[in-house]
Amino acid sequence: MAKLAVKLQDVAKAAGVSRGTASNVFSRPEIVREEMREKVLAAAKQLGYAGPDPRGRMLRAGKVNAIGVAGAWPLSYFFDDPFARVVMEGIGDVCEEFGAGISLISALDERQVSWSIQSALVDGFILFCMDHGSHLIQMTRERKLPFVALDFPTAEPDVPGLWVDDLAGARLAAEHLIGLGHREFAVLALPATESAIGPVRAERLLGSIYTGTRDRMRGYFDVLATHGIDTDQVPIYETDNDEATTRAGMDYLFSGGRKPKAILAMSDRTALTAIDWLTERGIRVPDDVSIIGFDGVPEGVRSIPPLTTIAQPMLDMGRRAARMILDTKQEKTREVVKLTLVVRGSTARPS
Amino acid sequence: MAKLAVKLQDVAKAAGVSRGTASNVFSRPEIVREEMREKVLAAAKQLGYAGPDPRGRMLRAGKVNAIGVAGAWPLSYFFDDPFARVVMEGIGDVCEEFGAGISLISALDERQVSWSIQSALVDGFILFCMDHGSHLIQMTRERKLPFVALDFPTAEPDVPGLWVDDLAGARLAAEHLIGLGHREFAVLALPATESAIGPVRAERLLGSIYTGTRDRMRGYFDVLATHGIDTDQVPIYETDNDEATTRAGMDYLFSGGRKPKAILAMSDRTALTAIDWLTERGIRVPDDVSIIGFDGVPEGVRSIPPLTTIAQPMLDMGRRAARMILDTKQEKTREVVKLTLVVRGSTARPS
DNA sequence: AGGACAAATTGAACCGATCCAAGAAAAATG
DNA sequence: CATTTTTCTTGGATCGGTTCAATTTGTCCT
Repeated sequence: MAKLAVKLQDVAKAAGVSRGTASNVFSRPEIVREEMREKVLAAAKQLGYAGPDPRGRMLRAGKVNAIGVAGAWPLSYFFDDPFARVVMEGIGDVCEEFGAGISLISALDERQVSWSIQSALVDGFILFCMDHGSHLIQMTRERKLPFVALDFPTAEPDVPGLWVDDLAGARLAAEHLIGLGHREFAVLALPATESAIGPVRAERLLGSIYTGTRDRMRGYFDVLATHGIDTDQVPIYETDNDEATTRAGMDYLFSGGRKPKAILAMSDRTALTAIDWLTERGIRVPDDVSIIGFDGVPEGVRSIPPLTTIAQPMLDMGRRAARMILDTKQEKTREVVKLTLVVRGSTARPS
Repeated sequence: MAKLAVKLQDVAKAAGVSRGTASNVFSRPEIVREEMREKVLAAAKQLGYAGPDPRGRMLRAGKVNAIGVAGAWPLSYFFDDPFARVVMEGIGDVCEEFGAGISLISALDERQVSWSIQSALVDGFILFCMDHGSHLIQMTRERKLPFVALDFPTAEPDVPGLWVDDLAGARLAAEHLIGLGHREFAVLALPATESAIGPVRAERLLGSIYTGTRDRMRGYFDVLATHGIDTDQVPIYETDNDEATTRAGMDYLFSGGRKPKAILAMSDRTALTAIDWLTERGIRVPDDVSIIGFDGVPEGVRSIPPLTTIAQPMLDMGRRAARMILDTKQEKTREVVKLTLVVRGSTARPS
C-alpha cells in the first residue's frame, strides 16, 4: 500500500539506458528507437513504475496547469452559494477548454489565507472578494502570480479585476418599479457592516464599507427621489442576507400601519425568502406586493412566482476571469460588467 | 508583469549567507540568529523575493497537501449537480480541517482522463464514479496514490470505496407506498444504457450495466411482487434523468386509460420534474398522486409539496471519503452506506 | 571501404527548494 | 587561557524529472 519509490532513474538503470532516454520514452516517445522504447517500457512495467511523477515534471516546466480560486469563506460555500456556483461553472468551462485544473482555496482566517495563498500550486488566482478582500489581494500580490479580483471594486487602480456596476443596476430596479406605477416602497438591505442590525436609516447604508451595499442603496434612492418620493418615509431593514434576518425584516416592514406595495431587495436570497413569507400569509405576489431581487440567481427562475431581478452575468464573469489567467495573450484589465433587468413574475402594477 | 526569477539562491547570495540559512529563515525562523534573519529578510525584500516557491518545497516534501476529486463529467457538474454538490461540501469540510486543498478534475473523455489523472498534483483521489468509472479506476490505480471510489459498486474487491445500498433503499421506497395502501404504480427510471429509450419493460432495467438502475428496479419490484401486485402491469418509463425526458415520461404514463396513483422515481430530479408536471395540470400531489424520489437532494425540502424520498447521506459520504484519503491512520475500506426513508409531503394514502 | 549526414543516445546542468552531517563561532566552564 | 558546550551556519545530497549540446551509432552514397 505504501507508495513505491521507483523513479525514472531506477527504470533507466534497469533498462540499461540513460535517464535522459528513459525520460524521452515517456514524454516524447517518437524520438526514441522502438527497440529502446520497448526495453524501457518493459523495465518500467516490471518495476511497477507509475510513470513520470508530475511533481518533478512540473518543477522543471514551471507550469502547474491549474488555477486557484480563493474566497474568504469555507470551501463548502463554493458548492452552496448560488452566485459562487454559477461563477465557478464559468471558470470550469474555460479551464476545461485550456485543459487546466481548478484548485479551491479557502481564505477564511488571515493566518490560513496567507499560508494557502503562498503554498497553492497554481499558475494564477481568481479572487472572490466580495468586499472583505483587501487583505486577500495583498497576499496574492506578494505571490507574484497573475490574478484577477472578482467583485472587488477597490480603489487601487492596478488590481486587475471584474466587477459589476451596482449603482446602475440598482437604478434599473427602482426605475422598473416606478415605471409600473409604484409609490409605496420598502428596502430589504444587505449588511452595512460586519453584521446587520435591523431597521436602519439610509445614511447608515450609504456609508457602508461594502460598496455593493452602498451603491445599491444609492441607486435605489436616487431614482425614488427623482420621482418625487419622500425617501425618508421609505422603511429600510438591514438583513444578514439569510433567511432568519430576512423574515425578521418582513415582520418589521409589514407591522406598521402603512404596508409597502413594492419591495426592493438587495439580493435574490432575501427576495426569495420575502416571497415565501408573503405567500405563507396569503399576501399575493405580485398582485398585492411586487418584489424585485438582485443577482439573478438560478433559483429565481423556478420560484413561484418567478423572480424579477437585476441579473449579474455570472457565467460570463467566471469565464472572463478564467480567461484572463489562462490566456496569456489576453491582457489583464479592470472591467466593469453591466447588469441587466430581468422581468419575470414577481412585479406588476400596484392594485 | 513577468514573474521575476528571484530564487532562494539569489537571496542567499545577496545577503551573504548560504542557501541553507536562507531557507531556514523562511521555514524555521526560530533557529537562525536574529541578526542573520534580518539581513536575509532585507535582501529578500530588496530583491522582491516572493517567498519560497511551493513547487520546490513540495518536491522535497513529497506531499502536495491537496486531494483530487475526479468525475466523469464536465467540471461545471461539480457546481451544478445537487448530489455532487453536497458530497463536495462534505469533502470541503474535511479538507479544511486538515488544511488541504481540493483539485477538481474532469475525466470526460478517455484521453483527457488519463492525462489529468496522471498529472494532477494531489496526494490522493476521490473518484466520483457513478458506474461508468471502471476505466477511471484503472487509471487511478496506475498512479499509485491512495484513492476512494464513490458510488462505484464494482465487483473488484480491492477497490476501497463507499457506496449506497440501492437495493435496500428501493425496497424502503416501495414499502412506504405499499404501507400507505397504494396499488397502482408507475416507475420513472434512470437510464439502463448510455441513453434512455422511453417506455420499457423491467427486464431491460434489471439487466442494466448501471448497478444503481438495476438495484433500484429490483428493490421496487421485489416489494411490489411480494405484496401481490402484478408487476407486468406496472408501466415503466426510462428517462435520462433530465427535465425533457421526464416530462415525456409523464406524458406517457398519464396518457393511458389507467392512470397511476403512486410514482416510484429513481431520482429526486425526475421526481421534482414530475411534481411540476402534475401541478401544472391541476393534479394534486399527494392527494391525487403520490410520488417518492431517490437521493435526498436539498431542493426536495423546499419543493411544493416537499418531496418524500430515499436519502443518501451525501454530506457524510463526502466527509468519510475525504477522511480516508487525508487521515493516513484511517484504513481504506469498502463500506456500504445506509439509505434512509425521509417522509415529507409528496406521499399520502390514495384517495 | 571511406566519408557525409541523419538519427539516436548520453550525461551534465537545471528547476527551487529542504535536510542533515559536519564544521565554525560563540558562550560557558574549569 | 584552554576546553567543553551550545548554538549557528555551511555545503553537499536529495526530491523526480526535463532539456540540450555533445557524442555515438546508423544509414546512405560513391
